Amino acid sequence: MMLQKRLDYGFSGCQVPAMLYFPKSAKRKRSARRKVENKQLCAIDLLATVAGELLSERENCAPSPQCIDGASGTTNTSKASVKPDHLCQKEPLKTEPFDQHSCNDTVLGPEVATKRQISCGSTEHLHILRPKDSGPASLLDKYDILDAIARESKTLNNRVDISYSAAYAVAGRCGTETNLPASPEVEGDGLTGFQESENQMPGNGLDINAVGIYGMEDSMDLDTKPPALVSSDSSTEVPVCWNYLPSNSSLPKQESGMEHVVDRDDDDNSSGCTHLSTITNKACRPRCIGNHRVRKLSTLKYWRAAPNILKYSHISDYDTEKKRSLHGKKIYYTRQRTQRSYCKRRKLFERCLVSASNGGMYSGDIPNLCEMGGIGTEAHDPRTAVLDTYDASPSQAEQSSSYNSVKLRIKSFMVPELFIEIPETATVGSLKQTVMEAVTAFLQGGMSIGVLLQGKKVRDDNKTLRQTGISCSDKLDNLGFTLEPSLTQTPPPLTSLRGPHFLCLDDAVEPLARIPPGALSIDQEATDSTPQAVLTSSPVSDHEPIHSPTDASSLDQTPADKLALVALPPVSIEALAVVPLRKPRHPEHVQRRIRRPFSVAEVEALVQAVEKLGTGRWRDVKLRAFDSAKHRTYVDLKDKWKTLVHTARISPQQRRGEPVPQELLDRVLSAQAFWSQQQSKLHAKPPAAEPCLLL
DNA sequence: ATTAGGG
DNA sequence: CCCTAAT
Repeated sequence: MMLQKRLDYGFSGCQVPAMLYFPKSAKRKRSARRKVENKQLCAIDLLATVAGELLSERENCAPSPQCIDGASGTTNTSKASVKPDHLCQKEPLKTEPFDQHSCNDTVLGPEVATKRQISCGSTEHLHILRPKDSGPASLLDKYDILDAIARESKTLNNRVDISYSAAYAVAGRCGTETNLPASPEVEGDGLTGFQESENQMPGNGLDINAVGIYGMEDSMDLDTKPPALVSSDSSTEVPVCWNYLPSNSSLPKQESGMEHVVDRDDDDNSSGCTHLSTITNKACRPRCIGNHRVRKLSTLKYWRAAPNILKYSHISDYDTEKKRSLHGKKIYYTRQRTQRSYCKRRKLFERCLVSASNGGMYSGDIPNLCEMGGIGTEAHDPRTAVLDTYDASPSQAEQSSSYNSVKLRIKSFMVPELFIEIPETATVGSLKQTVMEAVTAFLQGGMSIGVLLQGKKVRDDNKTLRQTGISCSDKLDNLGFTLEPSLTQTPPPLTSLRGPHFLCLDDAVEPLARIPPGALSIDQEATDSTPQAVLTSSPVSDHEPIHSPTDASSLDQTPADKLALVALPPVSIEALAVVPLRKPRHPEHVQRRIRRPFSVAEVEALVQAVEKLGTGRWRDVKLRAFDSAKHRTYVDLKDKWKTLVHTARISPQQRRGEPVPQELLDRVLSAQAFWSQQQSKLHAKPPAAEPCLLL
């Protein structure tokens, strides 16, 4: 068997799409659609619109989501021309992200996307694409992302309103395109073309085009009520919708979800920009999910069982909130939820070692930044543009009456550099997926927003825009935003009840902080109080600490003959030191190992090894294919094989989890058949030579 | 320590 | 993944 070498691909600065659009202009609609059509929707799009008011706690502000049932079909989101029939089909949304037969090299296939909307300052809808494959566990994390956005946006918007919901959408095939260096065979499933490039750290060679940038040319329509305005009490209706995007997986990319989002927003909705009208497309297959609160959907169960529409408004709460904020002291409602542990819900990515340095990509290339992530300014109607300061410093309060609003258009965010590691024998499909997971991991790790003004990072969140100069239109050309790993949370005490297996981003803070600043970013300024640490998608086992660029470089010294497809970074003593190993509070019941679903690449490795070695030599299989994957014991491999065989025998509909390519399952079956037959023969007469399944 | 199989 | 019995 050919030795598998690892390839490290670093890519950086891929853009997370920020889609800005304004709902009511037909002209813009066409424009937006055109733009959308020219892009490939990658996966989940997290639709965020940051509003001027903080709706704060969803649980508090959003009244019970009204179920749009096929029967009742009620909605108080007045403007939505909801067709309950369309919205509430009984048929559950297809959750199989994989088209079993057509997506070998398409990582995610037709995507079920999650969409969220925050309403933003001036009807700007910020879309952030996220892979659906981030899975159920990441749903809450998306909230966290929004939280982070909201948190960081408050300086811009004073108050941030997160009234959002999630919806599923099929975004067509995964739009992740990988442009690998000198690789004419990229289309194939082999990485043959990549093998030669192992010496050249691809660096920027891996271009993630999974995202697109959409921008509208002008601002919102006059009849759109800017939700950001605190002065207008009547404009506070902020319906939250669970919208459906077409789930028809056969839709061509260009037809995928985003278009419908834009499209539908064009349908007039007097509720204003914050309203997402519901699609009436036939492909829409929403279903009532009941009266669950949004967060409830975070459970796997709901995610899978009820990927459907939820539409409701929370006017009253919003009003209440607003009034409170209007009277007397300005109250900034901050939410505590970001303090909670992400751990249990965070999906663990293991195959892909991802690290994201801070969003330093901007520092070197301001012009480019402006091009991609720059912002435009637009005059704003002063009547409606009253900046409400949550930070009631006297000077700000005094100025509030004369504030002009600053209108920003964010075309995209810069994404921190990501590092992925993948064996050269991995398929292009798995590479794509790895990249997807890397991005997903980064996104769901929670992030914060960095503000760059003329290349310099603006770190004082309490400064006003005016004070920082962001209100000066001449400086706005050099205003940019970056996405940064949100690792600012205080790491839990080491004595935390959480076992080491729950290592998560929170826990990761400390080890990450040890990473030399140089390894993190070009932007030295970034190494401030906020640890611009790397992020890993793989909160790996006790013995596999956070991966970092530093680790990545050291991987180069790792013998290439390590066969593991699941290449894990060498153990860092330092990191281990800060990751509490089992601290058995209760030695009685040992902490159950964290579940680590096998990735496709791992399955591939397993299948390959079993094909070669047979089904009774799990220790050899382990040594052969998972030697460096410390968390995979031979028992695990044996168990996995068992489940693989089972999986291969059941119908695709009954399968769960990350879809295993049918090809692999077929190999599982044949290998299983071969070796079981071999085993029975062995009983009859001992074989002269060791049999080997032909590959 | 490994393997095999039930839970 | 866990647990156990049997090698």
